[in-house]
Amino acid sequence: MESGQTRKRENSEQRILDAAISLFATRGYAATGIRQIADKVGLTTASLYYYAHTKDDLLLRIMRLGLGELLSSGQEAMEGSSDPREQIRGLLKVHLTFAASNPERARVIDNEFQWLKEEERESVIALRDAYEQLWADAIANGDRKGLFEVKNASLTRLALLEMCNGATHWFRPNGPMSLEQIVGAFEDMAFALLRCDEPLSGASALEAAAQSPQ
Amino acid sequence: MESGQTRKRENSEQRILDAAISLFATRGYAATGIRQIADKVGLTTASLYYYAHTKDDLLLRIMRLGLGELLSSGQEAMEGSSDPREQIRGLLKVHLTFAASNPERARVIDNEFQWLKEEERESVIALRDAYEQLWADAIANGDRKGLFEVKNASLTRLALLEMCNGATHWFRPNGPMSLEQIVGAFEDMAFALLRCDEPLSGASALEAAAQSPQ
DNA sequence: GACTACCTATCGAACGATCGATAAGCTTTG
DNA sequence: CAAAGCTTATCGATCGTTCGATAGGTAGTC
Repeated sequence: MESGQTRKRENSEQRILDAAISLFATRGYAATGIRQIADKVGLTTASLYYYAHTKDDLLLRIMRLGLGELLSSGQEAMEGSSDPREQIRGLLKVHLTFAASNPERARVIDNEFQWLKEEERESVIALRDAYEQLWADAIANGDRKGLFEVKNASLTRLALLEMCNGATHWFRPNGPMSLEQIVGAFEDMAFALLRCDEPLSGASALEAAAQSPQ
Repeated sequence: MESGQTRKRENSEQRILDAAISLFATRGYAATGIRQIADKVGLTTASLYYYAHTKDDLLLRIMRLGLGELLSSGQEAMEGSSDPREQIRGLLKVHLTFAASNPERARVIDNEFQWLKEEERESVIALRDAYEQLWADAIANGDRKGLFEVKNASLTRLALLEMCNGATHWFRPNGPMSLEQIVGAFEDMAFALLRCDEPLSGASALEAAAQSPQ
């Protein structure tokens, strides 16, 4: 039963990645020791190296896997409709779902890529740029069609993304706002920022009860 | 000549703070060694300890000084007018000027306060909260007077601040956008986010030529 | 002016602790 | 038995911090 053998390895690898994500998110990559990661999964550092190549490689895999997910989800959302308003709504949902379902991972991906080696970092940044390009495309589409009114497209894209990433700082799975409420509230803010008066026919942001985050 | 003696000390202290800011901003507090700080100012680590108490204290002073400046500038801006639109414009100018005049310092203040000891951190967070309260007040004022239309005040405040802080990531003093252009562009986005149709009588955001950041 | 006393600024050297990583060998599992 | 999984013990490097020492200047006393 080959899958029985590999399952244990894969399981350990995943547990190590999860521990690394949690520690990298709360203490930062540089300040996280491999002994802490090993402790968290109940191994010695030597055993940890049986699964992981280097500390650096752990970070690289976290980044690549996460950004890969985000990018392909984003591409799906873009292909789901040619209406820029739907595209923005799709991207918002993808991004916020990603950020809210695992805020720690999102924070690592957002903040720690300076520690990758030059070569690795370039490939990771290429993934991030590809993802941001989706947003740029959606904004440009809406602007061209007259649905949005954007004075500075680059700045608006950055503002939108930064706004969404803010959620990783305060969102807690058991907080007062559900994911749906958050997505609704962000749709409202995003379309305001894009000066879009008719967000969309039916599914417009239902009044997400004004509620404090956290 | 007493001032001649103290001037040298103050000068060295400032040079050490500047070096620490630069290194903390680019490598993070945890990953910055005091030997690097000492090298940057041309001292040995032993000499550095003649001026600085601990590495931790360096960070604390950077935070307290910076947030103190930001808070008092913000309070001035709030007292400058009772019109919420002017208040928002004032806060935007203060915040962006602060972020743009020394992006490294702004980044340290924003990202590194997790390394302060419990007691220190609380006092620093109190400063930050007092500053954020200014924004909350301005937004609430505008909403009450019917000048803004805000569905979720807390979320809007966070989005605005996160948006502005984004500038610390890409702003370069010699980049293509001047500070005035950036302030103008952000005023435009902020009032869009606040759904404010009449930003203000005369001084409305003059068309900040659509221009990519960085 | 000479002598004593003190202060400022700096240094080389070293402290114990911890860092990421490895080698060699034991134990469990199929 | 062989492979997979894991441990003990250790490596050299670096961490923040402290030590004792000293050169040079300032101030006060005779």
